[in-house]
Amino acid sequence: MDDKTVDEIFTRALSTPTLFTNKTVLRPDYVPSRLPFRQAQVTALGEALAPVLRGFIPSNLLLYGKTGTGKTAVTRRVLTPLGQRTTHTTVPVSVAYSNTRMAGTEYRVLAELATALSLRVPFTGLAVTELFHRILLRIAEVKSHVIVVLDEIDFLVKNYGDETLYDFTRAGEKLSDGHISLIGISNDLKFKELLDPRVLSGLNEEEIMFPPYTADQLKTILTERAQSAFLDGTVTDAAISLCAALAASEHGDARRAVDLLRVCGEVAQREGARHVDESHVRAAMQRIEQDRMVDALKSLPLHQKLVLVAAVFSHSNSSTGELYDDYMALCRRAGSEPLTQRRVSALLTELDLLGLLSVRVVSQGRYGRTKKVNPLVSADFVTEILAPDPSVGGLLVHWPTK
DNA sequence: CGTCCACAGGAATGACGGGCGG
DNA sequence: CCGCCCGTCATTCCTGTGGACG
Repeated sequence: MDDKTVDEIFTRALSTPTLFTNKTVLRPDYVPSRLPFRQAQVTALGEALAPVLRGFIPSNLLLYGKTGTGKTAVTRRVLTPLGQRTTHTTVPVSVAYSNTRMAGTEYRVLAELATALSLRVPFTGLAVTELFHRILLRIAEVKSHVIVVLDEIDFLVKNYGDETLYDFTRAGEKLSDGHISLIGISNDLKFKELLDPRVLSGLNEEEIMFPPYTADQLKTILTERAQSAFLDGTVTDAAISLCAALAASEHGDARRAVDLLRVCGEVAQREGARHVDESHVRAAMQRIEQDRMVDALKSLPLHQKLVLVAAVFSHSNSSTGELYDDYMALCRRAGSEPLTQRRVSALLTELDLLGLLSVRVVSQGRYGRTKKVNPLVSADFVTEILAPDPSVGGLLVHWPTK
């Protein structure tokens, strides 16, 4: 690519009319300087952690609320300035954050925490307990007060139990130098029931609730964001109201609301529209949903794709047994060894969780108990997305539509 | 009212590729 | 290089079960 082409690209980018003035404020990780309707939580968290600046030990905390209710934003908002002040404190304070669901496994959670403490650890290869031990050694070595933030902590407990959590709450006693404070962030309100009482009492010294945003509150939030993100007056009030209403109907999730606002702006811009209105919001809803499906579909392992293909081409309400037969036929054509029915049953459940299939368990009395499966995506859609896939694309060319 | 279908879904176990420390 | 541990995906074996049929 020569300089002229690059120049043209930039010129075009500059000359294309834009609706946006500052798109970064619509990014999911953007934390605004003011968090509307969360002042109480900011204050509570700030006051709970303030003692650490004077060398005292703050309580462990649990933050509760559904997704998109501002838990992570409030935590960032409070911890970032805290981290900046700690150079003047008597005891060094550091913050180690991990989103346990993003991390995926217990090991990777600990690895992230270690990295946050400038401790280099291998990607894999160590025992979890060994990794934990190294983190404690590190903390003792730097004599630091570490605030460990475990985001989506319910994920960790559901999949790996509360042992690590227990170790964390106990760690303070083992350490002669340094200390650990825990901040647990949970999306699940029933999370406490999963915990061993000993762990709960250690972790839940103080708790902060995050109620869902109402439609009105979301509207205020979106209006504020729209003012800094878009050119004045480009987003209609009706569009913002609709974004707010749609997000409010799905648990008052601000992240989704802002996401929706960003995408509908993009839709409008691509259309060359001068204003963002309700039609763009509806189009954005569909686009977000479709993108999610495409991503989910593409990243499926081979056999899960085959199971999905069997399901979307089969008649409605097909049972596990029927689908298993279809699936085995597909495997034969693909020249691939079929998995067991047990495994296929589990794959069906996973596809349900991904929103690609609807699976419900029904009992037909004398005729047994099975899953009834209905596709949530069309056969054409699946064909289109998977056609370029070398492993299954060929199977879709002349698949008989029954 | 018991039987029995056609599976559900938990638990244990293992194969595999990757990566460590010694 | 070995022995160990990891996560992931799978198998095998198993017990459990809602409700139509007889």
